[in-house]
Amino acid sequence: MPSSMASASAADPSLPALLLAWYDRHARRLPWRTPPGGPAPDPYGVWLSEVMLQQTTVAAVIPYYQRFLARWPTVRDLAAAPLDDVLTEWAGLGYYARARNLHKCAMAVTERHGGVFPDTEEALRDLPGIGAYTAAAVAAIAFGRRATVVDGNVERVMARLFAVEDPLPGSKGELKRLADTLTPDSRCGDYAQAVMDLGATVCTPRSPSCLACPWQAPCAARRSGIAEELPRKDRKAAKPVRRGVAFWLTDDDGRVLLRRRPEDGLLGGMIEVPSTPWREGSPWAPEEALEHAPLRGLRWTPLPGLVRHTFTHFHLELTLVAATAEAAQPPAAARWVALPALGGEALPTVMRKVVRAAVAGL
DNA sequence: GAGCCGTGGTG
DNA sequence: TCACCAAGGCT
Repeated sequence: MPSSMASASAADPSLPALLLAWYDRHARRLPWRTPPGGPAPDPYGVWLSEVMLQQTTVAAVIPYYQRFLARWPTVRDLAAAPLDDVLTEWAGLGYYARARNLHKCAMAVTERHGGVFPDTEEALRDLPGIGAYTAAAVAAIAFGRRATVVDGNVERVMARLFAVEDPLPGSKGELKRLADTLTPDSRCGDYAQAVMDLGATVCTPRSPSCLACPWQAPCAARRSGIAEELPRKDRKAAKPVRRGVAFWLTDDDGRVLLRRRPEDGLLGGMIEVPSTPWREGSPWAPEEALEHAPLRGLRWTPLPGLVRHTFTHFHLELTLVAATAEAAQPPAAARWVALPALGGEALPTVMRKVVRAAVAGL
């Protein structure tokens, strides 16, 4: 077979060069990046952005990244902050265990490493919230280490370039090995970002722009006409619906009752409007729901509307009931909060929807 | 290994 | 409307 027709070979040294040349022309300018070929960016900013970018889009991350960096310019500043402040600043970004681990990691870097991020994959991997992907990304981007970065983009690009037809997640190991064979020894940070940029902007999940791809010639899936079908994936289970009743309780001064969720699990450590448990199956009968009310002996009235929200593995439907308590002490683990102060609370998006629905319904 | 863990955009 | 998807990590 003529070399010009050869499909991707793991040993082909021209593949990284082709990609880097493309990246030199097409790299997106992002707040946590330095230009291609330039000095490496600050490890703190790289780490912060990579944690925020876990399963999260660039567009969603940018404003959060800017606010975090302005409020806590160094890892020491972040380590010294109260966890509550970090959770409040993170509210709306999702996957709140990331925020708790971010704070833990900042404290570990400050206390165990003197405020300086370790510069090897292995040492980074030992820090909270840093897994295989993030350790490789920080090592390559911030420290120029040769490290094979494998995220969803890289898996898709490798599956197509080498026409791997075995479905994910079973093919993860194979895709990682293929990615590793391509990883160059120089310009490690640029290369890592280049593969991910390629996946994000050219080798997209649907309607990939193969004509704009620096790897179009060697791409085995494109040649077979199956690029858009790869990577294959096993079907995911359908999401069940869970239902609950939220209690909008205000006092004489119009303040609303809020409480903190348990530290672990769904929305761990975040602030919420009290509610019944969220259960799958039958809707809550009124008298049944009131057994879970935060205060007894109140006259609850239904509010119009239904709050819908989708989590990773279930849909949620919340109805609202409202009551007023006269000069009541807040129940244990709960407190009264004035409505104008809600912006400063660690309210996840689903709870901001509850607030909006309650205010609109009263 | 597989389930859990948010949110917003997209087709 | 709805399933899929995004620079994953933890248990």
